Amino acid sequence: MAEKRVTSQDVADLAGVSRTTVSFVLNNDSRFSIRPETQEKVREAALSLGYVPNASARALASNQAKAVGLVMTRDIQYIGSDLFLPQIIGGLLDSFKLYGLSLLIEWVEPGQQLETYHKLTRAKHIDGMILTVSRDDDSGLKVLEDSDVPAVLMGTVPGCKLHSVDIDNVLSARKAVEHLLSLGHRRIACITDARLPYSSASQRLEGYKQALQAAGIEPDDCLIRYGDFDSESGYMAMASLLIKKLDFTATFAGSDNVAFGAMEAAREAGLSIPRDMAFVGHDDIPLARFAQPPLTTIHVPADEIARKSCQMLLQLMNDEAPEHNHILIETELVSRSSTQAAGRSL
Amino acid sequence: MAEKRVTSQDVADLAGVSRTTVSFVLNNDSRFSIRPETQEKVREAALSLGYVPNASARALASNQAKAVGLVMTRDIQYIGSDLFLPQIIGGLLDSFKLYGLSLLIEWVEPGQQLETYHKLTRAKHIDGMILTVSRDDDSGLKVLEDSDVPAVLMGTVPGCKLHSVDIDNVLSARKAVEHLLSLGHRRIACITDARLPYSSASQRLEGYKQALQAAGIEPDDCLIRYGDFDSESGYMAMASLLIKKLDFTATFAGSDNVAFGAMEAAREAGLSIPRDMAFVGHDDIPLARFAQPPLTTIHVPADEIARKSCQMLLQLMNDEAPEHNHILIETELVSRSSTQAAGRSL
DNA sequence: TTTATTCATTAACGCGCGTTAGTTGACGCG
DNA sequence: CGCGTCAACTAACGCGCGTTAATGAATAAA
Repeated sequence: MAEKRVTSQDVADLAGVSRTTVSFVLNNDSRFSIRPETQEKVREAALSLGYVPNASARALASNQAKAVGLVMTRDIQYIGSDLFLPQIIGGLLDSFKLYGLSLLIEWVEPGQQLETYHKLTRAKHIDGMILTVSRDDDSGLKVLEDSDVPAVLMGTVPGCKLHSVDIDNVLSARKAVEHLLSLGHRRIACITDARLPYSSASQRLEGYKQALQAAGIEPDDCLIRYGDFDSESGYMAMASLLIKKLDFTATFAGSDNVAFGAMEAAREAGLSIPRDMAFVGHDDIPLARFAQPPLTTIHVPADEIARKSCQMLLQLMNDEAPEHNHILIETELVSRSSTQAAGRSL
Repeated sequence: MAEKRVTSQDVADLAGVSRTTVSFVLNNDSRFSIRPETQEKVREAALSLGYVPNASARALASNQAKAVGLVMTRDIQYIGSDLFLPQIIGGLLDSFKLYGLSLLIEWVEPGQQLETYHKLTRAKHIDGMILTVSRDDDSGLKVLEDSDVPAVLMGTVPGCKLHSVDIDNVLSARKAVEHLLSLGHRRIACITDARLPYSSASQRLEGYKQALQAAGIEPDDCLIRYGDFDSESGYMAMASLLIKKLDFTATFAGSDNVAFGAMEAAREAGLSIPRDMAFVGHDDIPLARFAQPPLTTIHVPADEIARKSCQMLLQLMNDEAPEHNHILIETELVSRSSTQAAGRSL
């Protein structure tokens, strides 16, 4: 029950040395050479007392919090449907463990960007941050560019100078749509993975249009719908497409989440997938393989994104210059039955 | 670019008062009366300097970190498939915002429980913790019971005295299986949502057995498989059941995640759902409604669990005694088409 | 023997803040 | 005028640690 707090002074007393020596030993400070037997004494004392350094005191004295913030900007009601979040967190935790870093989850209230970013950079409880910012209109990124807190953007914001890791959304979407084109589809609908201020949505939409134009097809605005972060939005969008009798044979959904909803709407309308309507998603969430039919989609390696972001951030935190300012991760089409009865790869 | 750090002394100087006064004003300390015009001066100075208190210094001086840890114990490769995590995080962030609390994600390496818990309670960088511990054999919980750091267990560990919030897993599973029984199924298989050391798995399995026994059916071990946290395990388990020609007509999957995999295996075997094989899942993840056919499942209100856990933790952190030591949240069967062609509720 | 050099260790300061125990001046009361 | 009372504010300490400059002891060089 609540034993007295143990400080480094206690360890020093027990080991019969000064507090300074304790600090040098426990931090493995190689600039000072401590005799091995002294080190042993100190370590033993620390262990027997169950000494754990006070994180706040250490942060204050060393001016390093040993913590990184994962900054979320998505509206809070959509955080729950962010199927990438666990993968990102898992990847970050895995990487941080090696460096003894803690992971803070920070949430930026919409409309409070300036203030929140300012606080994050000044409160000094994080040494660096990974941003899942994704809105083109995020007004606060400038604050971060001007601050000296290392930051890596997990995504893309046009004109933003921060270091970043992302996939090439335009290219990914093109791949998805080109797959449909290669199967002979000409009238292809698109449901975005979010509303437009979110850059992934506008970029994937752009890729969709580029693929069509490259095939000599003029994009038809009637075949475009704007989804959101959840499956419901995909369901609604598909329903609204179907009711118009637009005579299309395939749909590109900007996210698997949206695709799940859209496919359900199609099935309820009595359509057979992929015979009457082919579907391509995006992201390759773990459940995509278990959709009915299994969903053709673009594989996004979330773990790699997390790892690279982390690596980049660590470099910045060590004042090393990363090789590249912006890293693009390769994505890959995974062909399953939602586009062709036989689920073989291209 | 990296303006000089602003401290409360700077604010004091600009406002022409002492640092103490600044502290009183900015912390709204009502024990001391500061003249309104002085308060105004201080606030103005703080604002114009963009002053943000240093979190570490504040934590050190006040002995409060203003942070809560969400402690994960799941193997790291399964964190990515934890579909509840985003909902939990969203719920916590929502609650914490009001109190100015930060959220730390802590990961406990398997086999390191004692050491990690000890560190967590002693490093003082969190004032309280929410544990997603779920293994019956977690050896470190005792450390937490003996510590004076408030902790709430999100789940159930038999014999653990910590405060907790959970669903009644046994009852939930009973509800699921009783639903199948009420539809006339007698031979019902069970695939657990995890391996047995995880308490939710053993408890749901127990509920499955109880439901059968209450209906006068002796559980048949041949019809039981042990799944894991991902859909693949459900797929494998179902495949292994089907290959044995066990002559069963329904399956209770311990999680929707597992159910998705199991349903895919059934479909690949040429079975029609629900005609040849009915399925009930558990959890009601957002995608359950969009499975094919839409999945009958037990709705688990993740947001409510998060909210209640948070509320309980805040009470403990304020030295208030929560009304109950263990809270059980109600779950509810959501009847969809995977158990009956017409998806009406019972 | 004296002087430089290294090794092992420590005293003491400061990080930025919360907080306690004061100090100061104004006011009322007998 | 003397004495408390109270509002308004401040000086100074300590939280636990990292770190610099200094100290003493031991060894090598002169």
